[in-house]
Amino acid sequence: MKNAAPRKPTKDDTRSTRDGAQVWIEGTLDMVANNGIGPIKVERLARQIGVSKGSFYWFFKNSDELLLRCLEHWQENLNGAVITAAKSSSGPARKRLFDMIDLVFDSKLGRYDAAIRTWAMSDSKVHIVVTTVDRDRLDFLVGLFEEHGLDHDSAKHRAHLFYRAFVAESYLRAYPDKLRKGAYLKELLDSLLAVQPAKANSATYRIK
Amino acid sequence: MKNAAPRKPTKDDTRSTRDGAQVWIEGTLDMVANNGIGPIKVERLARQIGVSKGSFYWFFKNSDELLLRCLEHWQENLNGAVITAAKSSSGPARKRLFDMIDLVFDSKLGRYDAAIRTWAMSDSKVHIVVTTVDRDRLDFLVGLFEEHGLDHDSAKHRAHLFYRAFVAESYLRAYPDKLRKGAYLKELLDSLLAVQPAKANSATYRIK
DNA sequence: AGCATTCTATACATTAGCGTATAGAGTGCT
DNA sequence: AGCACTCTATACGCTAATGTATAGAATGCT
Repeated sequence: MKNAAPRKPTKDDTRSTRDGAQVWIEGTLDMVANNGIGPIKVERLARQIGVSKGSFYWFFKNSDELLLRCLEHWQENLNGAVITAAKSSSGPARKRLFDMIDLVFDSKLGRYDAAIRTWAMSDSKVHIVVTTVDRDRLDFLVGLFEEHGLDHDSAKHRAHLFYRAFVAESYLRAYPDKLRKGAYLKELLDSLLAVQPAKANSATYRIK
Repeated sequence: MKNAAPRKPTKDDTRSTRDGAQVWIEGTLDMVANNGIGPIKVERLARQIGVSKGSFYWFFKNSDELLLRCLEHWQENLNGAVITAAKSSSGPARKRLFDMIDLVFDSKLGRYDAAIRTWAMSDSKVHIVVTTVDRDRLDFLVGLFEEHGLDHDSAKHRAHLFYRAFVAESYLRAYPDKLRKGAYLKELLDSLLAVQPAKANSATYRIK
């Protein structure tokens, strides 16, 4: 009775596969990346996307539902895509980490991150999802650091430190020479990967 | 003709010196710390503060002006206070850094930071101020790291790394064992201060 | 006391935004 | 063709919020 069969694409349909809800979700994330969660209003979005409000209330109960769908999309498709790509890539751990940084900075993922973290500060449902995503990413990073040759504890501490630097990247633009996106993170990464804890003063980077 | 003489306190005046505008600014920052910039609405605030809307439009042209005044207050009084306190404190650099962390976590400064950084993402005026504040803080941190005995380059890179970890602190709660506020930062700080670059493998922490 | 100044409270007009109702266009099916 | 289903556009009522106007309380000055 509801959502039985999606519309078949017709001649004027250039972006065929994306159904209506997806257009709203991507349009919203687009706006979110530029303006944050705050000014997300149904009518405003409708104007921006170029479709009417009636469409919105067909797909979503209200704007809360839209935002939750955006959150899912961010978690499953955008964030998931990066980890999937990194997992399926080959080569040494260092190269895969570098590729991952490129991927994140080429996509809009970082900008979404910032907006969603902001949103998480006032909504515990979102907070839980963000925490999960952070954990997934950290686990993955720790794995790569270990694969590079670090023992578990070192890998964990360094991944943690690296991830914090990454998170701060979205918010800090104090040094604009970082226009070359991710350059600082790459340098940091090399520094974190370079130091082998088996050496003499192994306390180095033992942050815990 | 305008703002000539402030009202003298009377018997029912418990919080004497703060004038009306200041009440609004502090009330707003209070709300900002809990709910972010988004839901700041004049009438909502009036209810919260317990004063009427008419008062608001006496002191401020509109809510934009209120927010800008809050930004100034944050920059000059709150942020400035921490730096001033740290500058005027005595003892070795390490102790002063630790005291500073305590101060930041005891005050609401960190929470304001997060809200204002969010705001900065959609307003270039705010962005400029935040950038300035970041620069001031970094300069100050670099100074303390140098005072601790690090050469300028090392101090700069470590301060930068530390500051990123600090900024991320507001957004990352992936590991909830950090309830003891600032604990991670203190450990990190010790690790960053401990390693002397004059030693053999001086490449350590040479992030640049 | 009388007047000016500072600030507060309230009433009002206006607009933005939410959610609903409904008409109807486009498509698939038989 | 006729019907069902999916989706869009528009009109409507309602609430919340903005900003203005204005009356008036509290205080300072002379």
